[in-house]
Amino acid sequence: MAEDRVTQAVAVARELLEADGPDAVSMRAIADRMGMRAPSLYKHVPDKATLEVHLIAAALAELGQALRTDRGDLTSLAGAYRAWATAHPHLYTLATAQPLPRDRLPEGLEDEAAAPLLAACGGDQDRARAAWAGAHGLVSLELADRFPPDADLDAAWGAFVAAFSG
Amino acid sequence: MAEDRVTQAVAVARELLEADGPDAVSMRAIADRMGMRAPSLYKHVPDKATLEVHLIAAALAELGQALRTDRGDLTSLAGAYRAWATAHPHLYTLATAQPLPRDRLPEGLEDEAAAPLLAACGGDQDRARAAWAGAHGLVSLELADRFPPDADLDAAWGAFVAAFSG
DNA sequence: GTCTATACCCGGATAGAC
DNA sequence: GTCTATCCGGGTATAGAC
Repeated sequence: MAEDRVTQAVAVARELLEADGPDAVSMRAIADRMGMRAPSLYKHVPDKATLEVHLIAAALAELGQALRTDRGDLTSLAGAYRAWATAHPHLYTLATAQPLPRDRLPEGLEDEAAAPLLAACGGDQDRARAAWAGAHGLVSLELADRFPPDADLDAAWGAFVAAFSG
Repeated sequence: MAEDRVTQAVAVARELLEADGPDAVSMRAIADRMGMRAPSLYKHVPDKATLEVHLIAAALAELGQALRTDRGDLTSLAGAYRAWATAHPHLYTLATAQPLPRDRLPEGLEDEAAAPLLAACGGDQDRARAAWAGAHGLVSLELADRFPPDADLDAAWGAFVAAFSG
């Protein structure tokens, strides 16, 4: 089908992103790995933004799936969130450090990713957003290597979960 | 003194950063605003990284100052944190989205910025880091315009403070 | 559907004249 | 201490031949 090459381009873009970060994801590099020159890639993919939308959608879907797989309590949700994010740091950052392209994302994807945490918060949206922000803050500071060198991240996560459990 | 031009370059870099974001901060643009060409700027400043270190130091100092000015309880600290960050979004992001250049920062600066929150957490480092992460998560998601359009951020901050107060 | 060539940007930083 | 000229690199994307 016509989308085969798009799928392949997204897969290659993801490999580059996960391996070497956002600066490594260029249309030239993607094309190279597909065995063609950059201009040829434009016969299959309209632009780079389209590839990023696909990557963001994949990130949301996989993170949501990871959260739906576990027990559903805040402790295990926090663990699943941190585990997925640290396993896919650049993908996580891509999906959280900029506005979502909501009009180009599959309908309901954002809500599905948020559902497990919302459920764990008894349907309280504000509390769920605060808890999400807490997990996101911990993850993003960890990914950015921004905590002091001596910080005990496991203990910080424990304190976070304790605050939202009490 | 010899540092005058460095100070001026830092000030100009900050103006550019705060006005138009990180992509607007180039050695060419800084030099232009100082009435010279980029190569001349290198007679006063060794490289761009040096300017960024100064900006990060300024951000930490000012944010710390903002936190030291208020009542010291978690509610007012959260308000001060959010207020400073949203007033200086690009500076805040510069100072939090990458590892700190600790070896080039004034001694004690990081600890001074963290002190008010640590005090509000009764000296519990892990709890203080979790609380910091919560505030950072809320701020960074707000600055990135990453919350759903209908999200009530004030309420989310309220839920965050409530979780860490209870 | 691929290619080469190119257009158009941008960046940090250096050499060497004055 | 300023300049011009330049080096190096990068990027997205298009035109037009084949």
